[in-house]
Amino acid sequence: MPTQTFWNLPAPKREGLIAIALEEFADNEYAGASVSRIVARAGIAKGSLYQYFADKGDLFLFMVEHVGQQLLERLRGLEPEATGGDFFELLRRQMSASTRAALLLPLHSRLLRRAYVEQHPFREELERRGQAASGGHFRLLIEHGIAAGTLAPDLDPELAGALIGAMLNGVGPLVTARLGLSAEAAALGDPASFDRPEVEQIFDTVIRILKRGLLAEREQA
Amino acid sequence: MPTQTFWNLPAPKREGLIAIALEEFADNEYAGASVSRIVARAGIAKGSLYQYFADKGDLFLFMVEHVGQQLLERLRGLEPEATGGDFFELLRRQMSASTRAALLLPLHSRLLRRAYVEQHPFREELERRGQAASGGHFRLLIEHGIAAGTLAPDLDPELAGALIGAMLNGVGPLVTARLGLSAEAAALGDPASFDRPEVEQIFDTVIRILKRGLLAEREQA
Amino acid sequence: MPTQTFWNLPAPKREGLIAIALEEFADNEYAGASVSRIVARAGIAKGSLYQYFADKGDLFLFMVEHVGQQLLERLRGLEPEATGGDFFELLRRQMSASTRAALLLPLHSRLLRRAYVEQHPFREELERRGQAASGGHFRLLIEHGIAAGTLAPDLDPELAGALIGAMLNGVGPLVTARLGLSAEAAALGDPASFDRPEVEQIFDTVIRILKRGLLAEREQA
Amino acid sequence: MPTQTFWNLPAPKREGLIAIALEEFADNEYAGASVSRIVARAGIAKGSLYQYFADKGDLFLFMVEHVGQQLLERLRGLEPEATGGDFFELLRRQMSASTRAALLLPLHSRLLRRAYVEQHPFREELERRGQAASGGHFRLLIEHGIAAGTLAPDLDPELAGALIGAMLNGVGPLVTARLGLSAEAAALGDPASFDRPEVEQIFDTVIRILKRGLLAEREQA
DNA sequence: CATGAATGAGTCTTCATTCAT
DNA sequence: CATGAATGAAGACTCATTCAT
Repeated sequence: MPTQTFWNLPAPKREGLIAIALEEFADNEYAGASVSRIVARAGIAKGSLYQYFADKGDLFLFMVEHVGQQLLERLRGLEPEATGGDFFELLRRQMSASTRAALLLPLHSRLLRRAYVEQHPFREELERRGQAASGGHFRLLIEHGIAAGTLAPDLDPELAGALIGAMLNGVGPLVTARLGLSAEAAALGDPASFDRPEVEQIFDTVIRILKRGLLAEREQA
Repeated sequence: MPTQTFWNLPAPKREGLIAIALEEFADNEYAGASVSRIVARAGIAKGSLYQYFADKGDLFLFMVEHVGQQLLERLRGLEPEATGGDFFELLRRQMSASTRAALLLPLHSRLLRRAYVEQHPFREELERRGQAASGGHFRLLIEHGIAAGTLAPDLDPELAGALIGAMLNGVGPLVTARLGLSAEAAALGDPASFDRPEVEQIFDTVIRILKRGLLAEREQA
Repeated sequence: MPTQTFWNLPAPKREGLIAIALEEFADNEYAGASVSRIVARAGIAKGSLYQYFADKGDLFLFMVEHVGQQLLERLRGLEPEATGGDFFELLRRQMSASTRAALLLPLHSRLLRRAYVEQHPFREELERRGQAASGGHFRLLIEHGIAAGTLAPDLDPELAGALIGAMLNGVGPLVTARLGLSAEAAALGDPASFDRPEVEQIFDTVIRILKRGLLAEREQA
Repeated sequence: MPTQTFWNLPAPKREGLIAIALEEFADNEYAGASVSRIVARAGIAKGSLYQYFADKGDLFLFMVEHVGQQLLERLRGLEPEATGGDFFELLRRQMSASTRAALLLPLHSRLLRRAYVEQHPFREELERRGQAASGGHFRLLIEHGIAAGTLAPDLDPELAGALIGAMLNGVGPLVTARLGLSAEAAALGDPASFDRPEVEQIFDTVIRILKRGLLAEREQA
């Protein structure tokens, strides 16, 4: 947790530091990320950083949470509170949103991927903080779907949730590959490149597979 | 590539070193893994390691390939050349095998996961070496299935392959979680713990979902 | 270039470090000089040195320039702005000065010799910095002498300048040898030992040779 | 001194090793030269080198002497025993020969320069071995010249010898610079490039200066 | 509260040399 | 006598962290 001192910082300074740290932790493994490089690039004193954060790990954990929230906000901004629609429409929106995020905010995505799907010294700490892996989120949706009779009653909600989560995680790289995006282009984050038929087709396919796989018999028609 | 010197080493010494390095690279990110720690634990001189491998990266890349092969061999040993069966039976066997491997050879699995699904300084190098990501493997199977009329003709093979790969990757953690395996217990790798009904149910569920999702209409019955 | 941090150091500490580094680089080739030895002798942390200088090469280049300036200042102090006199008187003063310097500041001389007349990894870098080899200096003097009709008109100024430079470089060792100075005695730098008739004779001889060799016909008388 | 074992080596192997070592010691300071690199490039076992030479220093000292002799032989081959001529003609031949050597055998020249005019850990050892600095050689010639009444009687033979030696050392670089030789071209050692009028002019100038400077009065005409 | 100098253990890597085979 | 593996001290350099100012 950052100290109060950190929050008292003038916004530009604070945000500058955050931006630099984001880049460092997105580009490097935790062990490979360098506090020295961060302060050097951010143009702040090394001692200052240690007045904002207890240590490197504290900074990392803050960055993960902060960047997670920032990305969620950005997503909400993009797809304004689209309510309604059935389970699969919701899923499709989420898939679209997270994929879009990977293009718009590549650094955020990389850092979050590092934090929540890869192995690092703070894995357990993060899980303890309950930042439920995405699987947990889908489980709830699935339980509702089953109760409503929409989804197959023999589904294992936790398992199905995890699988959906894994699939969604897998879609991102494929989309960028299909769009022929180089790492650099993606880093620039040209959102326009996103609205292409290929991308829609990918989403359609994924949804179709999931629909067939998860829908209750009587809904298949 | 290790030097000839390395291969000339007496097997126990060589394998000891490999075991130590495996542990180091499985437990730590590439940047966090320490050559000094490896040689200290292996009880060899630091200079010796550098007569076996050009540098830390060389050692890492060797470990990835070596451990990958070792795991494949071990899998083949477990499930001796089970031929026959349709696409989904094959899938189920693979799922079973890789999940079993994650329990039997947890260090191997962790290292391979780091190498092939996580981000690290040698990602590109590894991909260049063509160690086709699992997605490529499944794509071929799917193309065959479509040609045979078994799988839905509107499937996008590459995409579906990637999704299956992602799902299989996601199953492992869930199984270990379900079995209530602590990291330590898993490390001990008690294979007996594996043959339990819960595990079968997990595989059944995954297969059922995929079957529904991928099968051609006329085969659904 | 040293960092500001270095210049902010309390003078005694800074100068102590410089003295130690001077000794190291005067006594050892560049490759043989040891950063570890320097910090150990200077009693500072290794990390500190790297807050003053970017790397070993940076330290070396700084030392060369610093020591060069220091030596020039010292020479000016010794022979206060002796103006007037013809070309050969000037030459004699320079010869006297540089020879004296080799006795008074033997470490400086050794380091500068290493830097500017010997081969080492930074030779080109130093030349690029334009620290004109002594030859260039003499060339100007010679051109003036020819224009004034004092020196032989058929002289090749660049060549003659280089030769004079080479000669002057060669005189130093001879003087110390003649004075029977051991390396240790020279290191102690007893200036008194310098004012002896032998030394004057050496200078006289060199000047006589050069005079005959370079003077225009009509001036020979 | 190399061991007998070394001399028993088949000539090609021995000479190959010598050529590699020459390159290493010509290109690097003594401390910077690497035994490992030498044996690697020469394709011999590390232990073998230590059966030929006691240690790195022994190898270096042998190389210096060997390369010195080789160069002398090569020079004699080039300018076959030109006898006769006065002091200055002899001087001119030597200047021509050593300059030519610097072009024909640049590695030899660089190594010898390192050994005999630069500072390194074996300076004293080399001098003790009496490899008379070139100055000593010229001193004898000068003494003869004075006795014969050709050279000025007030010359200090040792000093004048040293000065001539220094001058000759200084000419080499100037010639290569004048010929516009890049390091690479010089390394290739195109001897043809040597026979150009510019080079002759340089030698003429040097000799003229020395003649004027050293000749006895009555010989000046 | 910002600063940034100081720290020394740590990093990876190369060194010259020895010695058992 | 050739070999080349073993050695561990030493190389240059970076690290995260502390603390006096």
